[in-house]
This record gives sequence, structure tokens and C-alpha cells, in this order.
Amino acid sequence: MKISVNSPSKAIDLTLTLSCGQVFRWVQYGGSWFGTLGKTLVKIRQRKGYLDVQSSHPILRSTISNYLRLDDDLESIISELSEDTVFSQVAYEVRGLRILRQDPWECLISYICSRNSRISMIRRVLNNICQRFGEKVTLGEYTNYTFPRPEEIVEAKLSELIGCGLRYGRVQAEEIKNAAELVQKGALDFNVLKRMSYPEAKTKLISLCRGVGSKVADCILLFSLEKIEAFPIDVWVARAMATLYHKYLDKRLVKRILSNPHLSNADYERLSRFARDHFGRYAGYAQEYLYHWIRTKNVECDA
DNA sequence: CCCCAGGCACATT
DNA sequence: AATGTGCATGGG
Repeated sequence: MKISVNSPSKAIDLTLTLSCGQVFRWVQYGGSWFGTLGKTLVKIRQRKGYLDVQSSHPILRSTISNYLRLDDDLESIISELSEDTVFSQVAYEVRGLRILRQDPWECLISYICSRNSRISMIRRVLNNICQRFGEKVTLGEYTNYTFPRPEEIVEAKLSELIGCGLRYGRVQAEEIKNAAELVQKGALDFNVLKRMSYPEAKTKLISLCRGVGSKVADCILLFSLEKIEAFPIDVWVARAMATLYHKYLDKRLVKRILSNPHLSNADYERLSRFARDHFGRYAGYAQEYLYHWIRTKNVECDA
């Protein structure tokens, strides 16, 4: 299947989008990207002006374009954000990065696992979870595993989850099982969250799911629940803000960030409110661009 | 040995 | 409301 991405509104850098750290399980192999969407193993290769898609099972064109958020007019989003001249410089250096529309369940578990960890390790933990609890899928010579459903995690033994290499062992294993139970019981309904306003959905997520605080909630809301105004702030984004936007921020706040980028709740709130005021409805896009910019600026991405 | 990574929950003040 | 502390993996 070919999906045209030939117009500026549909611009995409597939490699950048899949490897920038918003999603953890895509693998590049032989010039193509492999990942699972539901039970289907998908292979995507970017060609001139289009994406070439193959899959282990029949898949709709709309499933792919929906996942890649090709419905977002990237050109107009970036031009709206670029009224800020600082951002326009960042956007000049980072082109074709799109927010994905991930599966909320997988996104929830992924970001529970992400806390105070690093991308290479998050990837390993999630792959271990999929290998133990997911299903094997193959496409040609390539093999991958699906992300387990909540029912499969509800049945999982704590010790097996801990064995997947979680950063905070038992604590996170319990958080993951707790989340699975909430979803299975229907107490956590992602479609309801999608219909809520950003602040309501955030409050709901944090109060319901152990292991989900401000940062993790913002990631889930941005990457899987249609809240493009969400602005997750990790140590990197905090640094980017302190570097690029210090003139808008309290001097002591900037100093606190630069000396210790782990934010207190109060500072998280301050920065996050500034970001949504400053960037507006597409703050989440601004966040991803800043995140990628600061990481490639200072350090070689830990791939 | 040190430091740090897409932080959170809970206690203390 | 603000700050401090435990958590407890793995790589540089």
C-alpha cells in the first residue's frame, strides 16, 4: 500500500517521528521501520513523496494515516507556532516531526515504565513485557511481539513483571497491574477521557492511576488522548525552556532548573501554564520539537 | 566510586 | 503550599 505524503500539510520524516522518544518499540531494519498496531505487524518505508506500507494482516489505509496523524496539517501548525521567533529557529532545525496517535493502553503502560528512566532502558523493559505476555507476529523474515492486552496483564504474576527489568521493580509492577484492572473493569475508559477537557482528563488520570503524576499524565494525554495542548516537562524540556525562554521566566525558577532539572510540583505547574499560554493549542507539538532539539543539541541521543 | 535518566508517592514542615 | 526522601536499574 502506498500513502502519499507529498504535500506540505502531510510532510513527515518517518525516522525522526518514530525514533524521537515519543514511542518506544519501533525498530529500523533494512531501511524499513517495523512496529505492531494491534495484532498486526506493520512495515513502513519512506520513499520520495509516499510511504510504502506492508503488513502481516490486512490493514486499512486509515489505520496508518490515523496513527501517524496525517490529518494534522503540519505546515499550518508549524507556521502558527513560528510566530514565536525562538520556536521558528527550532522548527527550522527539526523538520517533519509529527506527534503520533498511539493506543492509549500501551501508552499508559509505556509511560508508567518511563519514570526516571532512559529511553534505551524503557525500550528494553517494554520489549521484555511484550515478549513474555504478547503474541508473536512475523512478516517475512522479521519477527516482533504484540503489546499484551489488559486481560493478559491482569493474569500476570508480579514476579514475572518485575523480571522484565522495571526501574522500580515491585512498585511499578503493582502500578501496571492496577492500571490493567482499571481498564478491564471499565473504571478507566479512554473514550471518556478523550471527550473530557484537558484539565479534567488530567485530574482523572492522576487520581485514578497509581504511578501517573503530572509528567506521565501529560505524555499519555498528548500522545494518545487527543490533548495536543498538553506539554509534558521532563528534565530535557525543562532545560530547553530555561535556555530558550529564560527571559519570560522567573530568574529563580531558571536557576533552580539549571541546578536541578527535576521539578517540584509547583515548578512543573508554573512552567506548564507558561507553555500553554505561550504556545497555545499546539503546545504539545512545540514540546516535541523542543525535546528533540535540546537532546540532539547537547548530547548524542541514547538510541 | 561517582553521576544520571521522558518522576511518583508519601512524610514533614 | 513547599520541600525532602525512598524507590532501587543499568550505563557512562
